[in-house]
Amino acid sequence: MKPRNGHISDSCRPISEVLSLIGNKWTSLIITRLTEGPMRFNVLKRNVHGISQKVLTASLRALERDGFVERIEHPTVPPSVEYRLTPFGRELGEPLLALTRFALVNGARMEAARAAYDETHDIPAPGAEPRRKPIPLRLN
Amino acid sequence: MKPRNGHISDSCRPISEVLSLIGNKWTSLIITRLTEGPMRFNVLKRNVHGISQKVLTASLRALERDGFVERIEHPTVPPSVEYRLTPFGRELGEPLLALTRFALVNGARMEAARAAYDETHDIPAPGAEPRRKPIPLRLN
DNA sequence: CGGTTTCATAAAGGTGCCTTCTTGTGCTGT
DNA sequence: ACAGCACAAGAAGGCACCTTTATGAAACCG
Repeated sequence: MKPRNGHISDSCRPISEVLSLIGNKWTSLIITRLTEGPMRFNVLKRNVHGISQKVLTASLRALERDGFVERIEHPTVPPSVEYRLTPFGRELGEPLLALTRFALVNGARMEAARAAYDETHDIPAPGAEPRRKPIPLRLN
Repeated sequence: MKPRNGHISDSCRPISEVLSLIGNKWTSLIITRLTEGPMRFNVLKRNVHGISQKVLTASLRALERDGFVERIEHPTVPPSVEYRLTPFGRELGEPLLALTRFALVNGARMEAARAAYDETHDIPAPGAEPRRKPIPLRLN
């Protein structure tokens, strides 16, 4: 679950790390679920619809490694593993919530913008919008 | 630049769209730069270190399509194209900033957590941590 | 004995993002 | 005539991520 940050400069490496983390298809969904309280593996799996077992395991491991999630393995049998947000994880949940709220509120606006764009830039026309006649003006 | 959201339920589709958007390797870096003011294509390219021309073009198009960025083509020669955040884009920049601030403040904490994790879960040892002896207890 | 439960891991395959390299446009300055 | 500039778009290839399917451990139950 390493972010693809090959060329990112050192100063903003943590930024792009967090950004790819929450940009992952599933990570923020997991965090959001765990915001509601601790959960066992299979409960989480049922609540995060469509996630594969392998990816859920890997995502949780990554979150645990970064200190956002705590893994509590009850030595029963069959095994029972509980996952919960750490205080650090709850801190991350806060700006994440701000973003999801934005998405929820503005989803329609985004869709409208897309529709408008697709209409003006007639969608898959190969002869795309010939350039307006340039006026000869050297800039700079 | 379509997000990979195959199995996401309708209710949270805009959420995962926004999330993949800002989780893209470059998108939020671009937005952050544009927060500082309008910029021409090549200036942007120089400021977002390491981005390839192709991806910068594609990212800007996606942002324009979603209504976050405005593209202003001055009909000079050689062409001069200016990109700027729309008001909608500036709105998005706000929760994004909250997240980057979090990353900046807590980057060290994350790194420390990782180091601690790697030390306890001896890193790439194949014989990984044998399970504690389970106590026979049927749960529920 | 054989099937079930809970969690973890592995192999195989697909898909999309990203990178480098290359080509194109239309007027510029030399 | 020719190279250069500012921007765009294409092909080829790599790699990360994700999905499905299958396997394993270890004790339980019928």
